[in-house]
Amino acid sequence: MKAGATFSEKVHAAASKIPLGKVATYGQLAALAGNPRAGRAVGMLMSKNRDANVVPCHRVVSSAGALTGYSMGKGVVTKMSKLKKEGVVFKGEKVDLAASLWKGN
DNA sequence: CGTATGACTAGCT
DNA sequence: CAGCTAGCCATAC
Repeated sequence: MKAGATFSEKVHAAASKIPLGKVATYGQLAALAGNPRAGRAVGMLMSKNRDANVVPCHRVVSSAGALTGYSMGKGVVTKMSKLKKEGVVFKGEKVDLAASLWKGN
């Protein structure tokens, strides 16, 4: 990890680390970035879409596995579609964290 | 530099 | 079980 890397840099690195067919929560990424309480900041970075084509931000969901936000396509619809396509297990409108939560790190 | 905002989370009612 | 409030954080304006 690069010292002096800004929060967004760390978040991008962690998000890029998420394997296919798996998802991570905002809080988890925030924790990997060094701040377990910065879940809001993580989501904000994604909303700004600075990494839309650099990081698989669609693999990031809320702590409950619910698909939140997504500033591209049809929003959560497109997000869910991509995740399903990648092999993520869905439970209704939410992700089955018990089966698809990334335990990386 | 100070204020406002948002794709969060946990706790309480 | 569902809805609302309060707390925390980094970025944008």
